[in-house]
Amino acid sequence: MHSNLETYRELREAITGGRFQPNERLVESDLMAMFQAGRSAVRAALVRLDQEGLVTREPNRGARVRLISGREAIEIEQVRIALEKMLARTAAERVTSADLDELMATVGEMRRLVGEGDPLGYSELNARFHRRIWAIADHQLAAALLTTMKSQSIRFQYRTILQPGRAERSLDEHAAIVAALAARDPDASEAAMAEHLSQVVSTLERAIAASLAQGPWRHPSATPAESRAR
Amino acid sequence: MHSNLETYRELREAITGGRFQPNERLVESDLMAMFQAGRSAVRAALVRLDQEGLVTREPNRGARVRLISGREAIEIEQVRIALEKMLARTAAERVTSADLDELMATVGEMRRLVGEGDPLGYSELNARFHRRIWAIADHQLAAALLTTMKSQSIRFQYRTILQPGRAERSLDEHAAIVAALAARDPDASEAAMAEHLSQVVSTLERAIAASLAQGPWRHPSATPAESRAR
DNA sequence: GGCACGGTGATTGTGGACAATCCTATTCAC
DNA sequence: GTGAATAGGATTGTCCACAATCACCGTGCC
Repeated sequence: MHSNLETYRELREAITGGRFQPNERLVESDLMAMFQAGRSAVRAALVRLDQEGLVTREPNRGARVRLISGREAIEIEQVRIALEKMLARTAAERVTSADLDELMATVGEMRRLVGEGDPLGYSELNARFHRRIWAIADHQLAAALLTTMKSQSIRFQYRTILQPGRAERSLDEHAAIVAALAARDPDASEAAMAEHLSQVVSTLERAIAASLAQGPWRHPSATPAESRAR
Repeated sequence: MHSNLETYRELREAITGGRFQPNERLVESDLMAMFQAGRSAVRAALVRLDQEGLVTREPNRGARVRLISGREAIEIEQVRIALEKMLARTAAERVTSADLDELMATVGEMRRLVGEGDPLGYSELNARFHRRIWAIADHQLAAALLTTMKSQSIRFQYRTILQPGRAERSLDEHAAIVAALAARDPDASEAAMAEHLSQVVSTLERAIAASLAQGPWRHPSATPAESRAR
């Protein structure tokens, strides 16, 4: 039998990992069986995830995996940019030479993966690069906010796919960030980070506009046809 | 008998309103009596407030009003600045003349209250001024984050008290923000907001340093001497 | 055929009882 | 007198049963 915290973690992992469809119903009894947990634990986990924004709960109508709208996705990205700019500035004041070595090594590895054409590995290294900067800035609140926001947008349809030719520019931008950090220049670091992230939101906006143009959102297993799913 | 959501709201209001001391224990049975609610409702409210950061819950040891450390207070203020800069930028692109009229009216009223020496009313108008800018930027996520962060820091000892002579400068800074918005200049608006908020964090840092210098934190009704408090 | 109405099953909300855990204070040995 | 071991009380964690609510579906009326 799993305990309270474990149930929360596992359910959260299941949602962020894509094991539930967006908007899918989360019936308490099903979750009890799925995670070998009591109803108290399941309910507590749902309440927490509701507050966290990963599920929505309507009174007497149960919980669903939260569906993120295009607008919300953009807002998340904008907040992310604001926080990462701040962290880049702070990191410039605190970065050590060991940090710089590690960042440069990561960028080098990214360059290698681009050459091999490994978009998945590149995405992972990109995440590691940014997390490293969070760690340098040593800002618990911002790191927590960024983590929860990332977990919200990760199961968003619009994955930031690298456009053809973007990989090289992305590499240069990362290198520019490292250079600004190496110079211990807060303004330059913030600017380099802003420059790097600005295009992310623009491609996101394009993707959303394109997707909205071809009709409202349809998710694979959305509201209808879920009574037979049981 | 109160329902689930009401209990959450009332408990939240009680905490942010200062009806509990920081670090005070929140015993479920007491809360049941206090809010005329069932244990389920109380527990759900505590879980939500835990996730929200207003209370801490240790397994088998119950919940307490969360005590915010000096570091956390500074981090909250830094994130607030990052978000408000972003919102000022966005607001500059969307502000209407009606918005500008209202902002100028608010600043005028602030000027009047400064003349009368009404720090409480000034603080309220200051909050209204910033909330108005949030509304202009129309950014739901940032507004939600700022609201929860404000509710955390509002019950913080270090209230940002206006130093003698600060009031006039603060007024000028508000006026500068309005002017930048009126010019529809995103860069100037963000800079004016940053200038306005930068001194808040510096006074906060001074207050924390001074308070840390005279020994570790003592709160009126902290950990000891609470068994007799029942 | 369409719409209002009521029954039925599924699911959530709530309260109570019991088990598990922790803190406190007393007791006992040294 | 000091320390450890222990018993007691208080509080939280969990399970279970029942009430409340809602969605679905069939029926009957127009």
